[in-house]
Amino acid sequence: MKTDSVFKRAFNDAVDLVSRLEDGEPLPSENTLSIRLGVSRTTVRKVIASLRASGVVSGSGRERNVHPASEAMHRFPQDETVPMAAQVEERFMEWLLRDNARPGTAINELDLARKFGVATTGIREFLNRFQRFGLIEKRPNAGWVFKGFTTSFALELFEIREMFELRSARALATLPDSSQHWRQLEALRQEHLALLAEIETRYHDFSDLDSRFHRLISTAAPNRFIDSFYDIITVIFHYHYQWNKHDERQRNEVAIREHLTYIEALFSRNISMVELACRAHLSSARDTLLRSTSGQ
Amino acid sequence: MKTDSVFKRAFNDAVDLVSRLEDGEPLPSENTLSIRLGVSRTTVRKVIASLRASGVVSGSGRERNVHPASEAMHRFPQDETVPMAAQVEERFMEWLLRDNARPGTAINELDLARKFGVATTGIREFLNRFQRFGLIEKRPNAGWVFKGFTTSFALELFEIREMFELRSARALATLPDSSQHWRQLEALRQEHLALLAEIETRYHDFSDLDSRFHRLISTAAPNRFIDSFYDIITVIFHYHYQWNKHDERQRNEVAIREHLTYIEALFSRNISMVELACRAHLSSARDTLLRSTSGQ
DNA sequence: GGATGACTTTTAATCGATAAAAAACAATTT
DNA sequence: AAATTGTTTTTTATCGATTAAAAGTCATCC
Repeated sequence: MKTDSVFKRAFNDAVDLVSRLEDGEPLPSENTLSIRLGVSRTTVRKVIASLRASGVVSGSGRERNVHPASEAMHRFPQDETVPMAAQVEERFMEWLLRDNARPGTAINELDLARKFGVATTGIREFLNRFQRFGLIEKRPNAGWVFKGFTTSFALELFEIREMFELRSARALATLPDSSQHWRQLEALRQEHLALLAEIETRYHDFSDLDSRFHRLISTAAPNRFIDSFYDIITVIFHYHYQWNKHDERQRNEVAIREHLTYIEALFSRNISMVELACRAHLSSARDTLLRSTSGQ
Repeated sequence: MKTDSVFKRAFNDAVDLVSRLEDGEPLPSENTLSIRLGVSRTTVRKVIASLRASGVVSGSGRERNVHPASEAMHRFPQDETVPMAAQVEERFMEWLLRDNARPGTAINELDLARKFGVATTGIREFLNRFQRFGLIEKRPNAGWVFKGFTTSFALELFEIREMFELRSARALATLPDSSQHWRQLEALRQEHLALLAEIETRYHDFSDLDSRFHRLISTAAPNRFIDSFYDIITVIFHYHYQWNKHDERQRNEVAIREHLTYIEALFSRNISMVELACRAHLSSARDTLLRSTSGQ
């Protein structure tokens, strides 16, 4: 059966929301909550019912009030709020990167299902979606093979990445001054400077900034296939960062400086400078990734 | 339960194979058949058992003989030899392109399952795989939306296609004379010429030749992400050809001539000529596709 | 006339079961 | 001993059922 992770996440969000209100304030309407929590009214009503059962909300119908001080404001544990499919991804990446990284390893649906405590259909669905990342391959009627987080994987990934990014960066550089992008880019530059100033303590925050920066560039000329490729990059980097902590602070500092040069180049509207800065940054990012790949 | 389409296809192939043998000849070994039919020995044994039940094979163990003349050499109907997953793709594309092409149309798993006579899991699996084609989008907990076979879809597709193809064509043009590719390219040129000579009657054969030609170019510098993008192109074109028969003969003739120019350019090793010919061909292919898209 | 309550209907996420196909193992035969 | 056949075990493809969530209906209330 379906898990109730949607309800639990909505419940936790509702608790957060209520705790920002004063005791006795009226509860927002069901429709309002539905929009704010991003779930249907059906689920909102379930949340309200639970909230009332634990005393956080009193009254009923049009007369509902909030009591945030209540000690009963428990939350559901984090991992009950994430749907099975998302958990599978996490566990699979962990399994792939930590335990079992050999290229050629057979991936067994039944085995994974048992390991992760889910039905085989959940695993199949995940593998089918994950296929596009280029790390696994299907043999009809005979399971999946892990192709390995190899050097050639990283090289192929970065060849495409460079093509796409150069094309987007050029498009950005030719955008009119009136475009919103310039303001957003300036804001990102400030974030980079702020992060650089506190690099010693905040260096983990770079991963997110990095992703937002490159995604901004790609929005200069939207293309669904490029966006979808960025999903791959994002996921690969996300897990790569989690996995390879070596030299993290220093690597990130270097990357921030490269980004700043890249941003300067974009503001200059000088295409060859943009290309230079873009290539320089990507090739250093590639080298970082290459250092943690295995053979071939 | 699993359908036995693998068995049925293998059986039909085995019948074909046997019919090329003389009456009384020994049946090839199980291992040989397993390789030739592309299935496991388990399935081969099942095929042999069936063949024997209908009198096409006599004897047992190491003493098995073949009787191709037998009238009992019936075959399973074509559509029982294709696995459910493949049938779903076919039916879905037909549904998409013929009946129901409006952008924004909601795609309903249950509804499709009923329409196609399969379980919902089969539909889900297909939609998850099909997602990467950029024609549908998932709304978590609320089904899928068809984004439409729109002008912007075709433009975005061709933007990527041009990037990839130019890059591969350049790589091909700089391959050493000793490379196998030149021989394969020459063979393809001959096929083009042969097809052109009989264009009036054989124009449908172009689709396959087209696909093989572009795939050959992409093998000049293999990259899994590009290969995977070619799968998208191939499928889109496959169904587009089936759907839009307008002017087919003439369109294909034009395309063949463009290919021939493109091949000349490649043999000349002159990069700017290659780029010119490549761009010209792709832009004419794009225009063809654009003519059958809907708004936006 | 939008918000609510109390339902009902429809749809998606997830599970577990079953038959087909593959793979592994064992017993022959040449 | 290598190739071939016979037998058993494991794994994939597919189904149908169940619950959560979304969507819809409609009467009622302020």
